[in-house]
Amino acid sequence: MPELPEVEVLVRHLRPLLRGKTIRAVQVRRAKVVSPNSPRDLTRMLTGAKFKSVRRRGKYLLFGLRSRPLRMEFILLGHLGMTGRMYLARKGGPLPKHAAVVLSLGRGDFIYEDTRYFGRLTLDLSAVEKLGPEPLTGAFQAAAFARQLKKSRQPIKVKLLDQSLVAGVGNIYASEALFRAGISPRRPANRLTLREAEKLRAGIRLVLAEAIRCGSTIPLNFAPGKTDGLFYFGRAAGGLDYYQERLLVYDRAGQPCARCGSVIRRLVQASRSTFFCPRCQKT
DNA sequence: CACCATGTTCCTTG
DNA sequence: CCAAGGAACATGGT
Repeated sequence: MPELPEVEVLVRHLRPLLRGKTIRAVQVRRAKVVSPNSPRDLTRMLTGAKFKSVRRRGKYLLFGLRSRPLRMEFILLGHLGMTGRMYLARKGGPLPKHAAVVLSLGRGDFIYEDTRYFGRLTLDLSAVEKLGPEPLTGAFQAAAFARQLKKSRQPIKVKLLDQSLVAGVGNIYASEALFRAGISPRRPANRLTLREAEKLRAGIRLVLAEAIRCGSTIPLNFAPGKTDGLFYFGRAAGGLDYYQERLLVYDRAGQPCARCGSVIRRLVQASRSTFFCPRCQKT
């Protein structure tokens, strides 16, 4: 479920549920997701700790905790990878097949499940230090953005996935932002004009903010086998159309462009799908 | 069997 | 040293 908007919606959902809760027990069922920590070290650190805050940086979740005996503040870092979910469930309920970590809280269990185990729940914060500016704050400035783009000949779509350029844009919203800005995904990053960099910055902020607004109105349902409403991907069964209809180009190859009616095309860049309108987006 | 999938990191090559 | 490209990670859906 994870690009910046989905993580933001999740953070807002979890914040009031976790604040003040104490971790009674820790169960690491898949060691890989806590690396480079060991399950033992993580368990020792978390057991007895209390949640003080839940925040987001890029696609990462930052759980602020205070350890029991020593009152030491520290941060637990979460990332959902491609298929991760985090939620509270009834205590002792049936665990999902791919439960990676379970934190027992007084009243319920905090569950991190991840089908592909690409995500993380760890004390290692090094990944966050490499992130670029938060796109929805004043830290994301057009001048610096344009300057960074000048240094790369990569196609702009590929460059947008670089988390050190700007944090939180993923494969779906990269295509969406370029469509809003009217710029071809193939354009070399260093060939954007300052004006275009400004339009792209605005496009990024627009698609991310819209998605958060949209996602915030959806009641989340983490029951086993259910969609949580944050899963925008998948023309699969069920009514996730709410998200899908906000996506103007992603996964719409062969369909008419909402703005001009041309056929939306798909191409592969850096072995990932890109979707765009050949008429609205200038090469 | 084939290909596709919301992400990041590591390795190789130039 | 850097930029860029590709494979790897792991599982499931169509």
